[in-house]
Amino acid sequence: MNDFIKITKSLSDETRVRALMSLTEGELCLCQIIEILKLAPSTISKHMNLLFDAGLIEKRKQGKWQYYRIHTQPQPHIKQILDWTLSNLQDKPTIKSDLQKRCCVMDMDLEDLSACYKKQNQN
Amino acid sequence: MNDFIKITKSLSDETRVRALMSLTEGELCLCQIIEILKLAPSTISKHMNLLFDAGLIEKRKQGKWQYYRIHTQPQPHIKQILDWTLSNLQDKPTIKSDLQKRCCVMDMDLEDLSACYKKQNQN
DNA sequence: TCCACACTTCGTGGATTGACGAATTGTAGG
DNA sequence: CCTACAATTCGTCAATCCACGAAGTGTGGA
Repeated sequence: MNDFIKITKSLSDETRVRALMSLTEGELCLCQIIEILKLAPSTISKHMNLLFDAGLIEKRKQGKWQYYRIHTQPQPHIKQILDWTLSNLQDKPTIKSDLQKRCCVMDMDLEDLSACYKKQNQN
Repeated sequence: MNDFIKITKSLSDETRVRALMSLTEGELCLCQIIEILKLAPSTISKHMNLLFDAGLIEKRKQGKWQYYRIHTQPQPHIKQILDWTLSNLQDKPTIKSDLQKRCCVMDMDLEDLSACYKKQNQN
């Protein structure tokens, strides 16, 4: 029951759903998701961990970067809800616009993405 | 997008999910659900309306009684999430116990169920 | 052994949520 | 009409949630 609520709750916030959907075309590291959604690093980090705890996404640490992707071998009930989510949302304007943004972000240097951390490191 | 969030949010509260699952074996009126879940009438009423707004359940007014049932001809994406929810939860202890309670409640007179309104009507 | 930096954790503040009871609505029966 | 009563709406309170920035963690390079 608790697992079920974890899943539905993780999908009941627009920001979290947008973050999840931004992974549909392949993995992204945290700073890339930050750049797409334009929210504070701590905020995105928290959202990603909720999606992870619900079993919807995987993490992979590479050097200083934390990469996220949609779960590649999800349990059957997770696969079902992922499929349902994707088919429901892939045509929504917000999601399409995020995926366009994603393309730009993929072309950017990881260097440039670090701008989102500037404020917190500048003292 | 908003419709999607309405659905996931309506499924992200345990009380609401229990109310929904209590309908899996047929329609119930509000006071019967109140008796199963043991919460205040206003609380249950609010939950049922959220499930209704999300498109998961139907209402039917008969005399003074408001009956609820799982949507009989749901849109495809609603049917999918209903099936997913049911298959995920039907074996959970809380749900099974609620359904047992449901049997008792079905045997009760609607008269006796009005007990839940006593407190609010006794002055 | 520093430092820079990508990320996480923690504490806070404002908004939302879920519970309740009181008051209100609407229907059935006298 | 008036009353009884099933259900809803409203106001309130405590708990939870989402955003943020500040401080802390851990990794890689100088």
